[in-house]
Amino acid sequence: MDNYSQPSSSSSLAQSSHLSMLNMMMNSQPHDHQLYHHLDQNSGHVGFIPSVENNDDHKSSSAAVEVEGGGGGAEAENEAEGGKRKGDKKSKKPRFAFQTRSQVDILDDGYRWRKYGQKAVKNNRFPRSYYRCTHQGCNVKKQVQRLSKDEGIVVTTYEGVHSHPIQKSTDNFDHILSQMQIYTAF
DNA sequence: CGAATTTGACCCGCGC
DNA sequence: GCGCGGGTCAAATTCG
Repeated sequence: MDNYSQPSSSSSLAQSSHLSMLNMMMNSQPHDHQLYHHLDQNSGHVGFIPSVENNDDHKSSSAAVEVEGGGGGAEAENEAEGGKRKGDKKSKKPRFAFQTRSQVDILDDGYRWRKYGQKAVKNNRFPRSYYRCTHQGCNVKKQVQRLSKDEGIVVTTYEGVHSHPIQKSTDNFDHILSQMQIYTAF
């Protein structure tokens, strides 16, 4: 049981969480039109400007798309307990899908996630993992899925918005991020 | 010991 | 009305 039974962990390259994040951003070289805003401290809002990938050569592996779901057992945060909301939904959950080229499923963005489910997806040989932010009051969800065609492609879908700062040691990571912004800026 | 992870079962919405 | 699919919760287990 405690064995390393990860079916697709073919490569144990990027084990470092920060490295994974860096890898994700690194994939999108600045020479492209892709512009990334980093987390806003005020609201923790993730502002991403997905530019239509030009499909240059081989580097365009990171893509961000805003997907708006609808129906299909969509559950939302509700302050009312024991009561179902009746067609009155005011809080809209932003959904962001990230396509990242990585060998590992665990793409750490600096937040703490707790896995709460895993389901196999039809048409896909790889299961989908469901994560949730462990922060109290932060109902941000995240799901990770791998493409059956390309096991090297990981699709991470973020649902909701964080309302708290990162608890991870962003000592130099923040620094790197700042520098990276400069690079990305131009 | 506490927290995170795992796995199975249950639930909900939609399609037929 | 029943079946399928996807999503979530909950209990048990393991790791740190």
